[in-house]
Order: sequence, then C-alpha cells, then structure tokens
Amino acid sequence: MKADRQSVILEIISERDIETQNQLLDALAERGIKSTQATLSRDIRDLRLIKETGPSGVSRYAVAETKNVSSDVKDRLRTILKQSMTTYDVAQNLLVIKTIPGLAPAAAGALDGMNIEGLVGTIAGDDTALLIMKDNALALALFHEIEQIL
Amino acid sequence: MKADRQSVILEIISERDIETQNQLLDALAERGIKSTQATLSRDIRDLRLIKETGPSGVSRYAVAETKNVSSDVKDRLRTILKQSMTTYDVAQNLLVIKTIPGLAPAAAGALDGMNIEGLVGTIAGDDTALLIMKDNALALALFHEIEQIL
DNA sequence: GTTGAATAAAAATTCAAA
DNA sequence: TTTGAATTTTTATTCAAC
Repeated sequence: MKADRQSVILEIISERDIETQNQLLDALAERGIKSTQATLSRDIRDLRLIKETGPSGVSRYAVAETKNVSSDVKDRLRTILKQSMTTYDVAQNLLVIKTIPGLAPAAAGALDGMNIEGLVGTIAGDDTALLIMKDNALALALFHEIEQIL
Repeated sequence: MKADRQSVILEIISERDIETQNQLLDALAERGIKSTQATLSRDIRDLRLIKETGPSGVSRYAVAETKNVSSDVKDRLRTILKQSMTTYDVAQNLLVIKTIPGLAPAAAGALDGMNIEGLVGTIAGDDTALLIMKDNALALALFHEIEQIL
C-alpha cells in the first residue's frame, strides 16, 4: 500500500541517515515492505523529500523544512496542541484533529497561522478541526511533523 | 576560480530554477564561466545545496534552509544589520562586517544568536565584526544569505 | 588542493501490466 | 492509478594531470 509505505519511509529517514534509494529499499525490506527503486523514486517526489548534504559531507534524504515557519510559531503551536488536542488522524488528504470542547478553532487557527506547505484550508467546529491538504502525501508529511512536534 | 564560480552558482539558483547540473553548466557558460559536470557536482556538495521538489513537482537545487532560525530572529537581524552595517565582505572563510562606531558587538551578537550552520565564532571590535566560518563555501553562502535578507 | 575525462553509481522515466 | 523491469538520464567518484 502506497500510504503505508510512504509513512514508513518518513519514519525511517527520521531515525537514521539514508543516503540512497537502495538503502531505503533495504530498510523497508527489514520492516517487511518490499518495493523497487522506481517506486521509491516516486515516493520521494510525492513526499517532497530533499536530498541534503549533512555536516560530515555525506548526503541523505530529509523532510523539507517548512519554510517561513519560525521556531517561535512552532513553540506556540506545540503549546496549543498539547493543551487542546486529544487525538489526531489522517484520512486521504485530510487531517482530523479532535480537541477538548471549544478549542478546535484555536488549534485550527494556530495551524493556519503557520505557512504550512500544502495546507489549503482549515475548518473547525467545537471539538474537531479539519485540515485540508493539497494531496495525500502532504497530509501524511504533516501528520508525521505533528508527531515530531509533540 | 572556484570561489567565483561558486558565488555565481548561488546567484544563478536564486534567480531561476536549475533542475540538473547540465542546466547549471549552461547557465554558467552564459556568464562566461566554463566548467564540467564533475566540478559542479563537487561545488554543489561544498555549498551544501539541496535538491528539493518544487510546488509543481519539478526538482531544483536550492540553498539549504538555515535550521532552527526563526523568521523572528531573521527579522531582528535584518533590523540590526540595516541600522548598523555599513559594508560587508567575505575573505576566505571570514566575513567582515563594518558598522557605524560602537555597533559591531550588537551586530556580531545578533548573528551569534542565530544558529547559523558553520559559524564557528564571532569577534567584534568597535566598528568591525568578524565572523569565522568553518570553510570558504559556507562563508560564501552566508554572504549571499545576508544579501538576500537585506 | 583543483580540475576534466571517463566511468561507476544512483535516480528518474518509460512502458507494459495489473 | 499504482507498480516493476528495463532503460535513460543524472550525479558522484575515480584517476590522471596540473
């Protein structure tokens, strides 16, 4: 399954340095996911991973830095999410964030305030905020980013 | 000359999307700089350029985002530099920032406060701040980044 | 230490297939 | 629409020269 595989890819690159698509292929195999280099090349494009040169000069895949998002804003977001969010999940290109009653608008607003790439819009009821992402891969990437932030 | 070429590379990728090293080769040729793909591959590593996937899905070379630097800090830096800096230049791995008298420590402090990759240390007199960078390529990259910020 | 030519390695794409 | 095998394209490295 594409979404599963891409999700695991994000996990893998957050845990260790992956220099080549073949390395990624092996890492996926270790987790029981069999694929091919061609597919990974497409996944990497979908997930908008970058290839960066690390401190030591070796290159590796990484999640693109969310541009224009200051760490201050990230801190504020973390605070708000921690105080308000109860659960969150991803479905296709949508992120669903459940909050304690009344705080969904605040959570949605906080996320809206960050210039998150691919975030098309948010809508919040009382205890549920919906984030509409441009595509499934970007929704998945944000899901994992929230995981990291918390 | 390596430094010249690398400097022009940074200019080129800030002006237009470069998808491949061959495109970069051509762009350099237009500016009278003749090189080879092998050399550009090395330059790209030296400058720690990343290859990212743009909004449209095409990949391009870009300057690595300075991690952990919030836009608030960038704003503050801009303000301070604009108010204090008179000239700036790069020499090898050193950036020399001249300021109006008395303000060099403030400028150096502001730069120190950002987590700039490759910035080893700063030393400031009355009207001159010196930034010691880890290597020439990183000094050059910061030079261009300051250009952008202002 | 820097470079280019040749080569090896890696990544993107094509095309057929499911 | 997703995928893998084969192929093409792109990038990194080797090695010789400077």
